[in-house]
Amino acid sequence: MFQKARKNRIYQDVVDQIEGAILDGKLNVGDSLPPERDLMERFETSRGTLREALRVLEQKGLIEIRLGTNGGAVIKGLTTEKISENLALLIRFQQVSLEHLAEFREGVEGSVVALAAMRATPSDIGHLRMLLEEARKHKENGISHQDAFIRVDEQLHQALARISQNPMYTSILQTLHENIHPYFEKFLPREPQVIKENFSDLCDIVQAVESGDAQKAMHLARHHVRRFNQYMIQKKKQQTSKGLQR
Amino acid sequence: MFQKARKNRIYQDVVDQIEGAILDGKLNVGDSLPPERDLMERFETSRGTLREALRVLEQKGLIEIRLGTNGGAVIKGLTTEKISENLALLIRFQQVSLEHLAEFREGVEGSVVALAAMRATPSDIGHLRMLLEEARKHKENGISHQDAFIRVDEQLHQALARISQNPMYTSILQTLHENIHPYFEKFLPREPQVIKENFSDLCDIVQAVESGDAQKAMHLARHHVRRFNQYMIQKKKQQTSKGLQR
DNA sequence: CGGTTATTAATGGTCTAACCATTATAATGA
DNA sequence: TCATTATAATGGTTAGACCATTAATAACCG
Repeated sequence: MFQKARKNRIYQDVVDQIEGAILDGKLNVGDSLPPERDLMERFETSRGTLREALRVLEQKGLIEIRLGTNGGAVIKGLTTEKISENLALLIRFQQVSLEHLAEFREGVEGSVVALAAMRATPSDIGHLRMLLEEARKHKENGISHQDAFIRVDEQLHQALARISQNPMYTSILQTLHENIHPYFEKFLPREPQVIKENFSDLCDIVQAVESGDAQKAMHLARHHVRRFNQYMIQKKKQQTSKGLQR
Repeated sequence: MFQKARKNRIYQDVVDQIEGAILDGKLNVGDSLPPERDLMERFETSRGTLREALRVLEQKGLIEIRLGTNGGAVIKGLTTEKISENLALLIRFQQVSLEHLAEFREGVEGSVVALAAMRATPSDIGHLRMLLEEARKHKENGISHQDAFIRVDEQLHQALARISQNPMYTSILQTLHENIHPYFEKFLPREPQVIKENFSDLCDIVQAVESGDAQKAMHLARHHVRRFNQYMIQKKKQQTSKGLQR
């Protein structure tokens, strides 16, 4: 494996070769790359150049580097981590707004729930009902448990994504949640009414999923997400107009 | 600006400082960073370490590096480019199947077109009609222009995404197209009937967008994408059963 | 013998100092 | 004036050394 590096920018060639080996399954998650001093020789390059390549691979989320004896680069399973990081940067750079995220989420959750309605097994429904029960407890414990309630809410949405059986939806939804979450804490009104409505929505959605009514489930999910978002967008505007932004 | 670098991994500190300066607006898009040999001194580090930091920033999409006199690191406006790249990597890594991509696309295109129907300006509609006209020409030139037709088809879908005014949709859709495209070439039946149906679908969708009927547009788009996908999945199965896979 | 501590060696992190490759600008000359 | 060539600025690469962290091993001692 690994041939002499050519190309204008050598480190790019090294990146491409290692990335290719990972994507082709020649290197598997958990495998260690040889030590830098070995890789130098295989790629016929210098250590500095090789290390630039490793930095790029690390930043792509493909490897993780450990120190000390038995350390070195280890192949990492790709996750949504880096996508989330990039999205977070875009948000900070104000290229993507809460409104954009919210609108996108509305569509995604709608599609997810429609698929879930078509594919949920009795065991899936059981899991959803269990999460609902947990949410109900937090709801009844009042406003102090709003955070806990929201965590369960997110779990429920992600459970629905898993039920959709489509890895694109699970990945995208996870990224979305990770990036919308900070807004929850900033902009979600801390009122019992919000939790109650939310809980009621979730019950309806699970009910529709159980009955296999994809159209209805999608409709409910979209409206649920939209209402939730509108609360946040409204509060955001209030705070901004009061000069409390940032 | 820029202080001595500390921390366990110095290059990480350099990355953080420069990233922070960009996000805080101390460095603006188009600004040049000082040459590597200057940065070395400011951060009190070596060139190798500094260059590792620059590689990371480049991979994050924050800077772009140019060669030669007046070259160097230039602050880049963040775009959805890196999200697309990382998503593409994730798709390849997780070996997301045509079926999964197709199903996901169905949902996304549906949502996109619904938004487009709500937001299209007369000028947008004009652009869409122009693309339709181009597609019509390729259709009438017969099966030999299928590739050209498909290119216009993709342009039309991406134009719709732009009309949706949501960068999440434009970037996700672009990534989807890039990753589904190879399947078009392998699995799309080369029959005039397919082009005709496709063209007819596009006309209907643009019509619905023009009339502002989001529900209808979404419905049409989903069915359009689904039919298209089913052609491919069907052909894929045929080829696989004949042992022509890969 | 067993457990604790010190030693060693493997490996990534950093530094220095040089040279190569590319490119914009300036100098040159027909 | 315009094309050509030289120059210098700047990133790309190399080589070799030393430092820092860590796991494995050896040494020690009760």
